[in-house]
Amino acid sequence: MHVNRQNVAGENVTSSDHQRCKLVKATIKDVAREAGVSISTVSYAINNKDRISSETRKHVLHVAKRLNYVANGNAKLLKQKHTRAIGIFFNSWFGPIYSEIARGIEKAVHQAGYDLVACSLYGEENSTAYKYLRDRMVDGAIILADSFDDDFLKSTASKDLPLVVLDREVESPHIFSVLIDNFGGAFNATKALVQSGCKDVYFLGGPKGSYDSQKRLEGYIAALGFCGATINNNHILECDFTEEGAYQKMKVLFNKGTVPNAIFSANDEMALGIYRAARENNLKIPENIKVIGFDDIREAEFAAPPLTTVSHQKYEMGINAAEILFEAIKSPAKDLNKLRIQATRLIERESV
Amino acid sequence: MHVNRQNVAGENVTSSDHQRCKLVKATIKDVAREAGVSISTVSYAINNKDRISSETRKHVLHVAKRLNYVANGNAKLLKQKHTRAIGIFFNSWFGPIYSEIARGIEKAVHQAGYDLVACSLYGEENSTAYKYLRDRMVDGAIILADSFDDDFLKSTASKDLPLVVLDREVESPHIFSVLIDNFGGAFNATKALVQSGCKDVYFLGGPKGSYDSQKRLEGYIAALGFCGATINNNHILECDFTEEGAYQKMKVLFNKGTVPNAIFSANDEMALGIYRAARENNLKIPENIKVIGFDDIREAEFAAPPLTTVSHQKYEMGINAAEILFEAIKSPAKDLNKLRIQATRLIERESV
DNA sequence: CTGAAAGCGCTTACAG
DNA sequence: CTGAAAGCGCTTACAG
Repeated sequence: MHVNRQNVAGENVTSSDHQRCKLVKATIKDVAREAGVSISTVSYAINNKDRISSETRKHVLHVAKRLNYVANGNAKLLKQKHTRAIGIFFNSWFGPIYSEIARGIEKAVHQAGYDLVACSLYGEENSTAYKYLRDRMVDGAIILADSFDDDFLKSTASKDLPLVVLDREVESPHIFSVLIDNFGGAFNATKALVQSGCKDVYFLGGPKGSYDSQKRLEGYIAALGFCGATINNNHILECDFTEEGAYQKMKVLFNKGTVPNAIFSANDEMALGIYRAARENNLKIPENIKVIGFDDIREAEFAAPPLTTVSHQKYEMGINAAEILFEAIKSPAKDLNKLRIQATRLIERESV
Repeated sequence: MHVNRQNVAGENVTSSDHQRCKLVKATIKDVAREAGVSISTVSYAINNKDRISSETRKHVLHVAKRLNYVANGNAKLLKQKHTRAIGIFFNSWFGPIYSEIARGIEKAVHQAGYDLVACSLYGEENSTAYKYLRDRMVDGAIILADSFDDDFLKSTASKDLPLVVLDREVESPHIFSVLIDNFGGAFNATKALVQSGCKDVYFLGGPKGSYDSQKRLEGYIAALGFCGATINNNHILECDFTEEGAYQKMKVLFNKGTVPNAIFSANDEMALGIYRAARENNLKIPENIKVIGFDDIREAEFAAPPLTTVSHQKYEMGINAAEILFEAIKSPAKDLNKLRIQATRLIERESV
């Protein structure tokens, strides 16, 4: 493709500036030529350096505006090394929890004058998220995806690219964690169930590898112990954090004739699956089964009956994650707190 | 910050390769020096050009791997002009509808070998989305945000940067639309309400400027006309597409003693607000009020009673949007269809 | 098959 | 206060 650079300079052209600029982008050179100054001067003017007279600046800015000039980001980055962008990487396009966290992150990132770009892990090794991390397209990243393995994270994190993970702890000098108080939340939920008069509280967990699920299980066990209830391994069910999975699991259980008095579900999604299975078997909540979830997603409030659940501050979690990231970016040498915990709160609704 | 480039070359250094590479990124120069070839050769090897012997390639690739070399994306882009990235720009961090659309887009974008980066409009003129569009950081974009005004879109769209909008039509050679069949969906919903025996069907709309809401209103009016029902302007309520807004609106209505027999709500969110207001006033759905929503969000299914609603194929909409974008990218000259419509389907549940 | 060199669009010491 | 020039890390005609 051959481009006639003359056009940009504004010579021998009859169409309007606006039209010309759609043909080909004006560069710093074009502005310099048109304004009759050097490219350094244009650069100084654009970037508001105080080395040039305000008259020159005004003139240059005026010409730049007329030519509809905007700096080429890539060229800038090539020199400046940092991108002033933060990545947020995830594997599901924002379930109910993530979007709240993202809002918090966005707020803090924008306030710091950085850009926030979100990429998913779809495609795994070939995903945009992987690429952005490998190619250092961001100055830091917040990760909500367990499909990044710890080793990859460890090998890419550096003082120029600190990382914050939101779903586990990873031992590395430039990786930080902000986590939910899974243990405490699960403890309180289970305790509430026992104290409501149920002795055989079930636990419906997430997939085996899940850090969150593991911690919630520990809280459950601790609460049973605390209350003097016996721990029965048959009451501990492994599932997959999805509504459908929980539905299937419960259906099987009900069909065997087993109806738990109470279930602590390791997330709300699965609690919804319990609801569905119960409805189909004409089991009433909370009369026949009491259930408590975890996360306090929107559906929890609108479910019938409204779901009692463990709530955590997702927005604040996002803010927190971004803040710790910027501290790490700004003072890489400083020995920062590697781990922050978000408190939880039991929201009592009508399912227990 | 002073960086010792010697380290990268691997001279006079005792620590492992792995460690070195964390200190400073290897460049094409480092690989060339280490491999004893020119940088052109390295470039050819990395990019799999068939101008060099396979032996040389193998050797270079081996060295590159050892130095943990990855090409600098910015430098690459500076030469190549195109980014092989598609932007997806929105103003809310993915409500229930958006995430499905995003999944579709992602699938198609990844399949085309492009990257997908998501940015929000938070911060308006200073937002990342604006910047990415202005600075041509993407080869094309899909837009779900009405906060971009048409003029801005028209002035940035070009044959090198086609745009797809998902929530309106805009008259411009390089802007495409994929839209929901709002009219048809609303028509069917309203008709169902009338045919269930209600003569005074209310319409709860979105904000005045909303394209979607306007079209749904037109479908509502057409259906009433079609069924021979009279159109009463008092039955047309303006709201804001949020649960809370609808809740407030209905509360006021109920307090005045007005209880519509049937309401067609221009989205499901607002239908949920109607549910809440009804619950508080001991009004039963569908016995006292029949309601139909639009969108078929997840909550619709789990609401009590499950909400009848107009469903549209969000995932397919995403696929569609991406496909039309790539057609425009690949053959900018071709006179493509500017507009595609997604069909809708009435999902009958228990709220009517 | 390989390499020297120009150039992408910027920034930033350095010199005047 | 301003400009000429080097350089960021690549790609790609061009020459050999």
